[in-house]
Amino acid sequence: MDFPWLRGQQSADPFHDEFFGRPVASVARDLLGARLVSTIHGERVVGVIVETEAYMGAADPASHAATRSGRTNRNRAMFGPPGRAYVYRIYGMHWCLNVVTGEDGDPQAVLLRALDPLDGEDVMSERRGGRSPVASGPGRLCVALGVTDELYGHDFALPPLQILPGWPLPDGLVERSGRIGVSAAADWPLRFFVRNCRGVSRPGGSSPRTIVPGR
DNA sequence: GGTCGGATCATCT
DNA sequence: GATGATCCGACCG
Repeated sequence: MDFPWLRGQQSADPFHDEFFGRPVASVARDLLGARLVSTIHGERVVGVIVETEAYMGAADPASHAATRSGRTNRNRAMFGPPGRAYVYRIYGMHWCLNVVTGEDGDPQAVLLRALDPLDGEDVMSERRGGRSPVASGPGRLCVALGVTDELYGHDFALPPLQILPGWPLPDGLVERSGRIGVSAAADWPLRFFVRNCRGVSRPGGSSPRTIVPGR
């Protein structure tokens, strides 16, 4: 098997190299409000990214690429060029989708945690067993989009899974907090989410109501 | 509405 | 052999 994205090639879209080649926290923040378009298995599904987490690379103890473990077969995509997918399985049953960022070789990635559905709600709902199409949580997001490890290393500039960054949301709509579910570096404020928005995880909070502003 | 425990396995030590 | 960037259904109030 050949992995051209491991050889430091440019992505199909130079803008993506520029956008995703930036430091991970900036990318995680600016991905809020961006559209994620999946045409996996011929079903078109679109959502607005409303929650992300940044994982900072070797110096981040919560990262899969922390110095302690370094480069492994699982995390090899993180060490490749930016704008590619890092997909992994967690708890033996859920897929999680990340976008690699930063310079080629620097293992940074943004975990995509939640989407507010924009199109294809019927498909998303069906894939989730008739439940709400709202993709709140990284595992649900992958189910709703049809993402599995088939997409490992995929270039987000290309179908069947594309990220269409827009103008960054105004600061007033963006909140930060510690990352969810991590034990190491739990207080690092690297989770970014849209204020008061449907789909966003609320540890200890009330149920979500509003939809994402500023579409 | 909120909390709790079980499911389930690739990956790394 | 232990661990985990989670989800869901059951149960409680």
